[in-house]
Amino acid sequence: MNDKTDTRQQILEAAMNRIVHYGYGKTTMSEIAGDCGMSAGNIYRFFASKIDIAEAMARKFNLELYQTYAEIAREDRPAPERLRRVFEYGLTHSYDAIEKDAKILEVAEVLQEERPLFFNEGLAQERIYLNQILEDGVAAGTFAPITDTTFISEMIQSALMKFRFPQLYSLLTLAKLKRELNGVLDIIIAGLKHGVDITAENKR
Amino acid sequence: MNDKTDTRQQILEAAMNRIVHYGYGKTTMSEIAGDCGMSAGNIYRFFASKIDIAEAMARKFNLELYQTYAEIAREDRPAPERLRRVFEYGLTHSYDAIEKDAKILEVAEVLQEERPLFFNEGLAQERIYLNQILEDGVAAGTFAPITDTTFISEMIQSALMKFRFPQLYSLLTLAKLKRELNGVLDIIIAGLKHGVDITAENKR
DNA sequence: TGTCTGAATGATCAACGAATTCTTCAGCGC
DNA sequence: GCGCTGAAGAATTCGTTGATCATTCAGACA
Repeated sequence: MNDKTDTRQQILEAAMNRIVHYGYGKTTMSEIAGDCGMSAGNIYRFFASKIDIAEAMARKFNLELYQTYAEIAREDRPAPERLRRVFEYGLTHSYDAIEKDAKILEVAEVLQEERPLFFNEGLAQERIYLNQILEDGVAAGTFAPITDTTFISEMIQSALMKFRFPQLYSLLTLAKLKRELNGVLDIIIAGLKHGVDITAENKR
Repeated sequence: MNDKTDTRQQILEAAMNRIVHYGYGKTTMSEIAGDCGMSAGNIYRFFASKIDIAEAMARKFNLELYQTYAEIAREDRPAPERLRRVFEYGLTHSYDAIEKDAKILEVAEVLQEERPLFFNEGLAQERIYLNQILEDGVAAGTFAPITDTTFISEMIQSALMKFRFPQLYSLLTLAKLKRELNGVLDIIIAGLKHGVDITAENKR
């Protein structure tokens, strides 16, 4: 059993090494297999397809993200500050990763194309931490009461969509992005403090 | 003088007819010229290049948009309602256009690729109407005072980025999009009513 | 029996010449 | 001169062909 996960890890690591260096398209299954001293066919006992390796890569990346989100959500700071820190960390983490290895942008693109639902998973996970922060903020009296926390989290994610897709922001510097992110958050946080009247059709 | 603009209009119209039907890539300069009873070379006395025809198409589309924005901005309604109407109209107008002729999505893509700055023009134009509505709202006491109206307009545009690019939203139904748009606007409007504290670095 | 290989298969990609298309411009008719 | 054409040139796309690659699987090995 541990053998299996070990081999899987080994494949994943070999794949990541090649992919961050040469890109997803230029990395072949035979090369990955060669690095692991096995045949290409054997990889398929551990990953159903090449795109699944990319997905595993992204999952590993996200895991780091979620851990930090969890930490930030638990921090002893006002809710608005934690909200800012979550999104600023997410932006910085992705931006730095792309700056370091430009090839991972290709991974993101391939994944968006071939596993569109994968991103929803990440959004749902992120919402868990957002909900937590929002509820804390309401409990502390920093935010006005919220009827539907998940709905508000979704709307916050929607408003910050621009800072999530490297293809949308890759022209801007990180400093500019952060400033813009905080500008949008200024408005959102003001709204949360005051209390949001939800449009009739959106009430649940 | 009027001859010149007439011929230009004729070319533009012929081009639009073909492009909405067959797409930008599948429409050739000779075909457009043929429809106008002229040679391909002659088109270049009216348009510097093929992509300029696409830009002219988009400009015509935007002109309609701006006229309606201007009307909405002038309406005798509360500022929040006008804000909603501007963005809802923009979304609906684009959505309907694409639904009617799917080929215009290609025009948008080519334009985004080859004339990336063109979109900034549109954003700047839209901000004129947003600024107007925001200032009205402040004057009427509906919105709290705003230090930098243009900055707030920019942040609103940033938060509503998702509803601007068909490539981002083309999977969702118009009804869902409108609901989500109004959800984000719920938060933004709440923030504007309450008053937005601008993060230190963003103060001008 | 459980692992793994390596050949077979079909899909995708790259290369490259041919064809099409965009763009320019010398010159023609008015 | 003015407005336009049509041929020439440059750039791009297209279609074909050969190679590479992802994926499968029968069977070898242990």
